[in-house]
Amino acid sequence: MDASFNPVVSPLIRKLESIIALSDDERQAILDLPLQVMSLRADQDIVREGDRPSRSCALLEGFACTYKSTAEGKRQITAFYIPGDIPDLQSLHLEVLDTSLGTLTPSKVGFIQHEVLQELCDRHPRIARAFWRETLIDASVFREWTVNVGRRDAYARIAHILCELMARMRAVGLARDHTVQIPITQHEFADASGLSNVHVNRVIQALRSDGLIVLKGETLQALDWERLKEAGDFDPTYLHLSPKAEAA
Amino acid sequence: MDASFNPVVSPLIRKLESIIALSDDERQAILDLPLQVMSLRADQDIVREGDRPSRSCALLEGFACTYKSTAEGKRQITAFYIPGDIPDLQSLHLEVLDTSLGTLTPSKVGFIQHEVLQELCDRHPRIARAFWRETLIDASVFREWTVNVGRRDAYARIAHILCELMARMRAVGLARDHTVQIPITQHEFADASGLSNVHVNRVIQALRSDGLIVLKGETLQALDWERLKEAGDFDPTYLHLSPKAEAA
DNA sequence: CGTTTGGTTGAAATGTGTCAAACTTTGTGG
DNA sequence: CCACAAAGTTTGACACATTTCAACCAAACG
Repeated sequence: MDASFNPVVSPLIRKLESIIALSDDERQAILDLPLQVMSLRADQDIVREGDRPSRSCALLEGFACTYKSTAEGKRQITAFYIPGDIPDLQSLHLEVLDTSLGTLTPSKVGFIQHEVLQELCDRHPRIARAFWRETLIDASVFREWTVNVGRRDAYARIAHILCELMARMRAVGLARDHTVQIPITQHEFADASGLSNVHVNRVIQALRSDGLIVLKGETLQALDWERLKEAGDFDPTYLHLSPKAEAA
Repeated sequence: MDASFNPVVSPLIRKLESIIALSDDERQAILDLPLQVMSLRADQDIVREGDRPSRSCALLEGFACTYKSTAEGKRQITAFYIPGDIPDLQSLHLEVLDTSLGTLTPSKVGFIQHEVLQELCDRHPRIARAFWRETLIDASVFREWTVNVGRRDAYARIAHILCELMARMRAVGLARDHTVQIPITQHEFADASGLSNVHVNRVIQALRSDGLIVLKGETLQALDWERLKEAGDFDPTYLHLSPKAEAA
């Protein structure tokens, strides 16, 4: 039941258990995965657009994001990743990476060879389904982000992003009450929301003076979760959290 | 070899064969799928956000799109679908739909029960992988759309969308040269690009007067494919087309 | 303690939205 | 086959949300 004897993969176990109940057998298969663990500094690329990786990685500690850059040199972050996530599982079935993946903070990632993952999937169909499901949830999040960036004004966009981070952190037990540590700069919020960093700053001040949030340093607190959700037009359905994770 | 004896599923076969080479066995399994075919008018919902469908569908004829609406009533289209696509394969592993799926034109869709699909996947691991891969490509397209809507100006946004449609239609043999039939209104392009219909109209006129496209009625012609790609900052990598499909 | 990084402010510029009306094409029933 | 309705496209004037630029401030860091 307790994965603490292998602290390295425990975020991954915790994440998978929030998706499906693992049998002892399955849990052991995860624990036995040959993982190449690597520590990375902040703002380092893990893999880059155009790469043809032979392995995927699990984010064990720290924060990361996928992003793409336009010809004009503007950057769009397309997703944030938190401990337990497998940000580039897609490369298991897509030869060429269409996006870059980089750290936001000092991080620890565990690399797993594709053959190993493939064999795990062949041997444990339920784990395969859980992985597939994971990638489907990623896709759902991308859809929501398109809506966010395409059809919400700046105020709602930022509120929505904050809501998503809060909900996901809570779902994996990385928050107490409605307070979380989010080491994301305003510049990065800008790249995630399709706004300028200056405007993000003004919006955050508005959210503060409206009494919705406290955001100082890395600490984000939702002072009024219900109103914040409303401001961000946030409905957590698209995160496909398990009922217990959602209630957390 | 020839799927023409069952014309109904042939777009699906063609699409799958553009992903993996099907064995006779596998092709037959697809042909044998119990498909409930249904004809739909334009602008009809196939499934809606919040539904818990027990089946997925293949788009056999016509055009469709996934979309979500904000609390303010604004609509964002998150993807276009063309014949052969399986727009809601996600519902196989996600209980609640987080997006709506509707037709753009009169269409014919084939519904397949989830249990049947699941059994197909269990029996034919390569088909399962092809399906998974399909959903990963969908995810890749959503990422690109987020970039498009978040970080490109109106001119590039529209050019990019036109490029994607052109490339995908060519990949499944629905174009000759650089001319395709695209029954999508400017209002729909607006909802796909996060712009107003008025502005879409002005941008399309600019693309026309710059000699990049002819767009009249449902006919889109790329007069200068290379310049159109450049205008749209379009790199087809994210579509993960097979080499032969890409050359088509 | 200086340097870097991230946050804040103000003024001016601009891309895109809104509104309202006219025009054009497509579809349909008489 | 015409007449009309409906749907889609085009136009102009104006409003405004957001960007850009440039400077300054605050906090973190070696």
